[in-house]
Amino acid sequence: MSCAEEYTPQLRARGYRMTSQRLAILHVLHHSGKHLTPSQVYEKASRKLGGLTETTVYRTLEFLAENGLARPAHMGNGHFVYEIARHEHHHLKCRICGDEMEVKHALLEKLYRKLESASGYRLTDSHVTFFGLCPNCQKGE
Amino acid sequence: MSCAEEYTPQLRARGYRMTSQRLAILHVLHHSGKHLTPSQVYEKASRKLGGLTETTVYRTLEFLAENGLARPAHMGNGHFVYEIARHEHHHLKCRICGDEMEVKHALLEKLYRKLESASGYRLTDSHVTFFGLCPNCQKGE
DNA sequence: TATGTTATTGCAAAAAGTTGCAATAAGGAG
DNA sequence: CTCCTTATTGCAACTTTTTGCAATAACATA
Ligand SMILES: [Mn+2]
Ligand SMILES: [Mn+2]
Ligand SMILES: [Zn+2]
Ligand SMILES: [Zn+2]
Repeated sequence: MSCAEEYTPQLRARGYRMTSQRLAILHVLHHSGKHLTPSQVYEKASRKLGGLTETTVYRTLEFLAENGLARPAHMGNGHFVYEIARHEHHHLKCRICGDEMEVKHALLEKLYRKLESASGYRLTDSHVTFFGLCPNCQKGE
Repeated sequence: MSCAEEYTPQLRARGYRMTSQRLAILHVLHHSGKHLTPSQVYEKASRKLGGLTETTVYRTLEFLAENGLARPAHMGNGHFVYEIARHEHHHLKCRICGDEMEVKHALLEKLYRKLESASGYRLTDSHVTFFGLCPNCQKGE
């Protein structure tokens, strides 16, 4: 299934329009699969779609995140990165070497239930980054 | 105990100097107790210490965070806020009304142990924000 | 297919955050 | 108290991100 076929209905269902800009950006996120910064997205997407502006990239990434097609994350430097929304997961990141690994959401299920019953909140988002020292970097401590 | 008496030794112990700028910023964080944006810190601190620059505020907040005297957090808009480092805690934030509440770190202890044994990482930081819907906003869904 | 509505974009200007470097001042040594 | 070393600051230039608004284009309707 093409990106257009996959994502257009999702936007329409929510009353939004598919545009060449949104499609180009979704395409980049979809096929990279990794966390990308807005300027990385701009870089790649504007190769396919000349005339695309950074303003639009910022706005579109935020829009896609709000509507569940992309997920934002903080990896520790104070800037957002984005990835296409697929399976729920979280991250562990090493403060020293920067190594990153994924954590299945299942590991956090219990915590989510506990937080919900302790607070009355219903937790919606998942894509948390926890910081620490990777096995390698612990040795040199 | 004054801010100077409390924080100067902590910096000295790590080989750093106490300065009027650092003291003014620590004073603001200490007495506000809340999460503050860099520009809120600048606003308040420069009232006490004319000539303070925003550059220095940014650099100092990052410095204090690296050295454990302040804690950075993301509250959902992609920008850092900072608070004085006291007890370990996390946050729950409502996506709709913006309401925020604290969560004791004790509630996350089990998860931290689980993540550590599953990954080999040693988790160091704590000050995570989880997002969801507060009890009030769940009604209007 | 042509038309109207309005969501979305690009542009220009502003705001927020970062960086390199020379001047300043904290604090250890004499 | 004075001098010396160098961590720290302020300044200016730069990069990144946000915002208001007029022009554009998606797409529903006829
Ligand atoms: Mn991820
Ligand atoms: Mn906090
Ligand atoms: Zn590491
Ligand atoms: Zn709420």
